[in-house]
Amino acid sequence: MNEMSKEEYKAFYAGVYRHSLSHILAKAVIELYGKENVQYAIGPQIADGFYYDFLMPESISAADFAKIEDKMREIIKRREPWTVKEVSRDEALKIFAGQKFKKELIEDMPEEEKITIYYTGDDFVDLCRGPHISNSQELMNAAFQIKAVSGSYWRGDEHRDQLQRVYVYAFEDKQALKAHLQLIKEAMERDHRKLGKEQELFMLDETAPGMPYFLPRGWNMFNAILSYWRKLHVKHGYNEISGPIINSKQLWETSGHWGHYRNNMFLIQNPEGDEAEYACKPMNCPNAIKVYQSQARSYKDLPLRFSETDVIHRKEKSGELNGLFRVQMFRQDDDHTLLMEDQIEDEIADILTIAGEIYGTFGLTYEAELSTRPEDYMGDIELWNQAEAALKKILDKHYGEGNYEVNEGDGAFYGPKIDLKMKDCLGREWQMGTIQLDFQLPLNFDLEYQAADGTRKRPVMIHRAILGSFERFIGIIIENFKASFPFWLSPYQVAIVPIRPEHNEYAKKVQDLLMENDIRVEADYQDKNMKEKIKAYRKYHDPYILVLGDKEAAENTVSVNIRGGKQMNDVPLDKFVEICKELNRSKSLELVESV
RNA sequence: GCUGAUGUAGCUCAGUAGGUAGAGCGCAUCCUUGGUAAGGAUGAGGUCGCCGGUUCGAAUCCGGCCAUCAGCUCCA
Repeated sequence: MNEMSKEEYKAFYAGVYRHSLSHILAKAVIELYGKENVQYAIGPQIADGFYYDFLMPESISAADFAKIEDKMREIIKRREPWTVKEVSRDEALKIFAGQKFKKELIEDMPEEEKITIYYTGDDFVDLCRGPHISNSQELMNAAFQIKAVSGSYWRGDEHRDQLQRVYVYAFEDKQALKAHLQLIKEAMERDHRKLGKEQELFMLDETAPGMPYFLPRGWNMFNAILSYWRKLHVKHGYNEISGPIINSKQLWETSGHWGHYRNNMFLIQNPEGDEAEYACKPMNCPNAIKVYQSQARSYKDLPLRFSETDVIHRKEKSGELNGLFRVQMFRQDDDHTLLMEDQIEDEIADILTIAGEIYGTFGLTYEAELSTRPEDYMGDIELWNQAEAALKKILDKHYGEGNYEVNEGDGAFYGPKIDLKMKDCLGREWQMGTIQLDFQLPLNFDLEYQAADGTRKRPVMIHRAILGSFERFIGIIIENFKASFPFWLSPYQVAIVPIRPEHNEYAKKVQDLLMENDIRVEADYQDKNMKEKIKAYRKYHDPYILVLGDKEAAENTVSVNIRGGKQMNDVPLDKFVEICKELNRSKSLELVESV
């Protein structure tokens, strides 16, 4: 333990425990369901425990969890010794005869690799690199709980066997497991689908799967984000456009979508014809290109930035939809910039500056990842090398060498890309922003500009989105803020509760003044108990609830209930308006809680 | 698309031998005329996801479809 810090020590043992417990799980499943019925695949550790994949005729359901957990405990209590053995390929194949997944794993191992197998007791053996515990009794204190069982594909390939994957939470002791379950509970309470319904932000209907409706409160928030985004992009020289939602087949054939992306497109058929003539756009790029082509372009015009937030549609496989996180109709905070090769570096640096500012405004931290040339790349390899070198240089400069991940071979077929991943307050990662270089579409559409030397040259295109899509981004911030949004983002920023109907006149005056100052305000003028009105607005997490009665009307003040429980009383009305205006300007993450 | 599960009032859910549905919250009306986290009374809401089958009779059993959820695969 001297060599390792306490954290490292814990992480190491959590790993050993999880790994060892996965063997116990496999042994338990085999004992319960019969060795002849179970093909066991792999059982790696994951962030909060481990899983093991099995192929068996019987399906495991939630009702079986207790039975399996009990069997695992029973096995641990046997205090069986664990032994490791190094075997030859032939011996290994013999030992795992009848286990097709193990056989495949052994056959795929490189010649020179040593094959080690672990025995748990003398009746269960698994192929494994280790390290492991030396006796099951070391697991007596480990805490585990089966989380779920679900389908998975052998080696992630949907054309191969579908296995049953048993997920298990596993930690070094009971406290750690309990803390983790608490975190899961917290994440569930933050679920944007639950909060979106409760807070009346958006809805989904089965007549339009994956195509969210924004409700008045959610649309207010959407528009707040959009105007912030617009203003920032205008400052950085962007030109917003809007194009058709539907284009004819001809456009998609030129862009290559008809050939490569048609399965993800909503096609529209003429009543008379039997073939689709039109399709809803799944991406904005071809329309941006049409706008580029609407004029002869000069090198003096470049870079030309066409930003766009039009609705796009992408058909997804039925099981993939998920609230606002995965939808079939959405709006990207999109842009297509056409530029010369020697402008790429400066342009991307500017995009990273914008990204930093936007994420910072939402209190999100982020990391960049570079994805490089895939095997099935298109275009000139020299251009690829040049582009990748340019992106590396920019990332080195912006974040420091090594402060970003590189995913070799993960780029799009038309160019390398930088992905921006954010972390929310629970430490969960989300991929949102993406910056992609594209050499292919300018070629497909034969784009040109007139260069300084009089020749015609082809521009490069950058596709980029910072929020990713408004829909997914809103889903994330609902969870991140647990629907208690910063003032500038709140669906309604101020709510007004007149105490009695005779206070409605003053309340209306306050409401009008706030609206004139672009503050989103709602008021309840009904003749009912003020407590009920306050309660209703609290449910919506409105940042400030104004309670107005005789005193306030006489003194031209407001009494403020601040979200979270505090109060500010007798605030002069003009002072309160200033506070709100300043919060809208600064986009502060915190509310002002005292005068 | 695949594996497993779910679909009952606006919301959260109950309905366990198949005999045409219940609760809480919300909503409406009335009372309370209010100073800060659920005042009181009364009442209205349901083709039990859709279609078909079995049955004298289906929310309940069977089949198909649709949607949703946990994952796999894919992605902004």
